[in-house]
Amino acid sequence: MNHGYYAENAKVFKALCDENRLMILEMLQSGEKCACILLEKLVITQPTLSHHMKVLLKSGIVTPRKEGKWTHYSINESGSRYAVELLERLTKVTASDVTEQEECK
Amino acid sequence: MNHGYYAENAKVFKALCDENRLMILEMLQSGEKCACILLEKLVITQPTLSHHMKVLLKSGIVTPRKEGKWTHYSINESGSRYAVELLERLTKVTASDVTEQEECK
DNA sequence: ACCTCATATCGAAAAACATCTATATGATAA
DNA sequence: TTATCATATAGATGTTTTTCGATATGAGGT
Repeated sequence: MNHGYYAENAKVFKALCDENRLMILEMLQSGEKCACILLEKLVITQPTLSHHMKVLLKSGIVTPRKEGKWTHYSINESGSRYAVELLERLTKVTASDVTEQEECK
Repeated sequence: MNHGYYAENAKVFKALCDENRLMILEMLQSGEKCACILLEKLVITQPTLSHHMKVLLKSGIVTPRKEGKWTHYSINESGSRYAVELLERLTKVTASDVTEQEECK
């Protein structure tokens, strides 16, 4: 539970807190998409898309597939399962310390 | 699916992409905590904690309970269920458009 | 009424992030 | 091997976020 632990977890959610990245994710739900397709549906430049894809890849939620000049992106099922399970774990209430509650007064 | 839709969803995840807020969430897992308890375990000032709690409250993941001078915070089960379901929804692959795939060449 | 303590708000500074233009890389096609 | 196209990287800029110190608010206690 060192510094890196929280930073690693935060990275997964950081990938999800930009509107354009949420739109990208939505487009990938219906299947793998080429960067060029994503680009023409979003109102951002190519370098900005490249930046967003890098963030999504690093979070583990999306995987790339190179094919010649093109890069195709798709939702990584194990990565997104990890994210869902992480969120479930983080918000699960154990409420085990009713007795060990510290006082404020 | 207007602008606000993505911004609203992003807000939920924005609450989760700060290391201090993840630590706060972890502390709340074992039950309701007073702000003063959270403050003494984190290396941030009181106004900064106040800011983080506001972000968590607005996301719906945490609820407050006022008791005299103190404010006690706890994980909101319906709010966090919403967040988990949102993430599941966003990463669910339907892969329905194998035929409607657009060409790149 | 006054003092004290817990929390919230304000305003400023610093850090992180999204975005752009320009350019580099790396692959295919001529 | 040169030109072209898709994507990546570099560097600059504006915006958003985190953080702080100072101060306001609001609830008890004296």
